[in-house]
Amino acid sequence: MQTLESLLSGAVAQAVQAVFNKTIDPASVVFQQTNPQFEGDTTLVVFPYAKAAGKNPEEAGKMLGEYLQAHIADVESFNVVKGFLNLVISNRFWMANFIEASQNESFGTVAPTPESPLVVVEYSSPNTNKPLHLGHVRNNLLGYAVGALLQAAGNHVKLVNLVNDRGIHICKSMLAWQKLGNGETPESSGMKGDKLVGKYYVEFDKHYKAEIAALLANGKTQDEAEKQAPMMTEAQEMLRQWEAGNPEVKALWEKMNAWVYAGFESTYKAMGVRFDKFYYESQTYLLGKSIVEEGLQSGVLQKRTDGAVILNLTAEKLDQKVLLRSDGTSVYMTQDLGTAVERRKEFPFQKHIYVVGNEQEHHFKVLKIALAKLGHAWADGLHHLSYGMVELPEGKMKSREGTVVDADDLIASMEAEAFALIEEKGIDKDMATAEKEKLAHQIGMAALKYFLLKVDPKKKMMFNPKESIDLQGNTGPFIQYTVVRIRNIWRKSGLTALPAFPATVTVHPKEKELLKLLDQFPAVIQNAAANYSPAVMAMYCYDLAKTFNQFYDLHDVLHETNQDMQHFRMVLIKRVANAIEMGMAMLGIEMPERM
RNA sequence: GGUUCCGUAGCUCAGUUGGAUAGAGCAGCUGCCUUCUAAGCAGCCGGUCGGGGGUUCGAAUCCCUCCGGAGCCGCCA
Repeated sequence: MQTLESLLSGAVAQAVQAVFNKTIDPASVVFQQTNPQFEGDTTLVVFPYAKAAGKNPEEAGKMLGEYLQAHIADVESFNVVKGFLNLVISNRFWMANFIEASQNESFGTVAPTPESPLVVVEYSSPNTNKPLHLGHVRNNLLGYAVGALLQAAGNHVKLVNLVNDRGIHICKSMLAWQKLGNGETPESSGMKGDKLVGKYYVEFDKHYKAEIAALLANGKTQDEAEKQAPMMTEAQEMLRQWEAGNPEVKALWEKMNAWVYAGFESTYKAMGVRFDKFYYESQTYLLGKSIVEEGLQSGVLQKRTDGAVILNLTAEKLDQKVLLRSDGTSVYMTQDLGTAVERRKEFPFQKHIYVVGNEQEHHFKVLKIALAKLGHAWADGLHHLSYGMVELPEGKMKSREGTVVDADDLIASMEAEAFALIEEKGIDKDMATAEKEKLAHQIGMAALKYFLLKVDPKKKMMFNPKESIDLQGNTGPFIQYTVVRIRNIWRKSGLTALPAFPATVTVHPKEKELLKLLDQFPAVIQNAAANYSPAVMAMYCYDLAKTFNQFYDLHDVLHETNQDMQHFRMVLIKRVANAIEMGMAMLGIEMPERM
């Protein structure tokens, strides 16, 4: 299979040499999409070459076009508009690629070999003191999709989750439950475990605030009140007890964490994400100290006069970073250093992706530099996939103000909306309720996932809870609908295998558009993976679906009387469905049989 | 104070390393179901690409500056 670029870039370099007597690097030759209002399949911008040759662009374009047409059989014709050389590529070229691709069920993906790089993707990484919300949903969907894209692009991928199961925040929930819970359990309350624990986290905050108010009324300063409030001092004491291994505290911690995990598991299942391995901070938070000690020995790190161990990053314009407190205890960074080193021993990765919000950009920048300075060359392969926050019309989600969009609620509302639409469309006549619910889940999740993944991960995005997510237009369900249309045609055709057709079959313009789009699929996978951007794949699938629907409106498949043409179309639409299915699967989105 | 990112149609977003008359969806208005599922297709409406300079044959894209918004710079996580 030959790509358009490989066909042309060398030839352009030759043409420039032959026509203008200038030497250029074939790799520097770039093509762009031809403006739809002109004829052509690809376009060369000739300004740079015209300038070098001292010709006017129009004339230079004509000379290059003539050379290419004479020397490359698949360059059928050309036209020059201003400085743009539009090349028309023969149907033979597109058809040959198409036929080759249609033989291969997994066309576009690259199967990893034993030599392929190993990439670890760490994502989700929730705290165990409250339920998952919309921000976590974006994180989870991104992490899963990026993993799938990297895999499709030919990497070995491990998906891991580092659960933050310890610390003061968990102790807050534990303390509030102990004081106010009256032994309430998920069973007794009928609440999901993570919701129950989250409820006590809120309770803690409520009581803590009340205590602060009381202390302020007694003349304490804000700072004193916050530090002296009994809820806080008791939570801190509980954390000390936890670290000291107090059996009662540990038992409570294990009990409540187990509730949370059961809750998370059901949310993960609904989202369709998975992990190859879970890590828990309770088991990793002490890592890293020895690394800091070594760094001190080797002189990379310094001990400050107050006893704290620091990494001096003033040369990088980043200040200094404390890695061990003056009392010898570790900070978050210490733990992350240790975790990274251990992780690398366990999985000798070429790349390690951290899917974490952009508020931690500074942290990961420092982490990478610190590891490199400590002599770990592999630190170069660490990458912070820094995604933007999901914002509401009134700004950031704030748990204290009750504006947090709960993940389970959101999923349920999407399913309900899809369910209502299924009934409204009346496609549910012969469907059992369970089947309808499954379909509603598929459609609702497609809408939600596509909504969150179609936006460039790096950018912050807006979600308005008052307006439900669309099911029409540039959406997941629209793309699903496209595949369902194709499956429907195939079902009715009665065919089970790809029919044969001659490569010389007539190709209409809309069909050629589809051939060209399908030809891009492998490059889209590579592009999306290289940029860690599911949005690239989402847009491609939309383009393909949109173009198919235009084709569907223009041309009939089942009623086409010319058999060669019908067979070609059957294969064409099969390939369209196949590419969309694969691409959407990389986004974690399923395609239903009917809708 | 230092630093990073963002500002494109009423709303949500695309716009490859600078390239042709800046594109989609939603919302609004028109058409198209006796023909493979209308969650579709076609059309209309909608823009001083935050403002102003500069570089360039060419700028939404690069540089400077101003305005507006967000993040980070902790012996928190």
